[in-house]
Amino acid sequence: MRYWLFKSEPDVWGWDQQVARGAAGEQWDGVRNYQARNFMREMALGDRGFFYHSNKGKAVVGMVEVCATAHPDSTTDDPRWECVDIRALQPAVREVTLEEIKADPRLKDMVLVNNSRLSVQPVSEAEWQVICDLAGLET
DNA sequence: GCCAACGTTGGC
DNA sequence: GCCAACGTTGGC
Repeated sequence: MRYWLFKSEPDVWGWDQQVARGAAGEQWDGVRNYQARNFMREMALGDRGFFYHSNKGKAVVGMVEVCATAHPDSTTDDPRWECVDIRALQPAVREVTLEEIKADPRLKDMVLVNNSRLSVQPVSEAEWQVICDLAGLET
């Protein structure tokens, strides 16, 4: 299994909305960046990810699971863009802020820290464990 | 609200 | 194929 991080502005699509979609999940649409799309193409059913609030909050707020592999993004006719579906699994008991992540030497290589603009990004297993611990998420 | 960083576009 | 111009993202 691989681990990922999905970034969204809470004003546009927030954790509460994701939770409201329940087990059916929701397509992670609107990505118009090749790197992010390519990561989504690599995702497998059951891969786990963090749900991160950018701009407001700037924190990991929950855990999600990939529940559909890459398919065309229904919000555009442009065939270049694809997306996966994700569903909420658990809310963070404690939100893990960007500030904390930046301050933790174990997380210094995270894409979130080094390429903050990438909206879909891989997370290493070690990083996954550290953040799950900090957030009170069960792995 | 500002601005730096980055990705994309399009003229040449 | 290069690169300047432009638009967008996201932290501060």
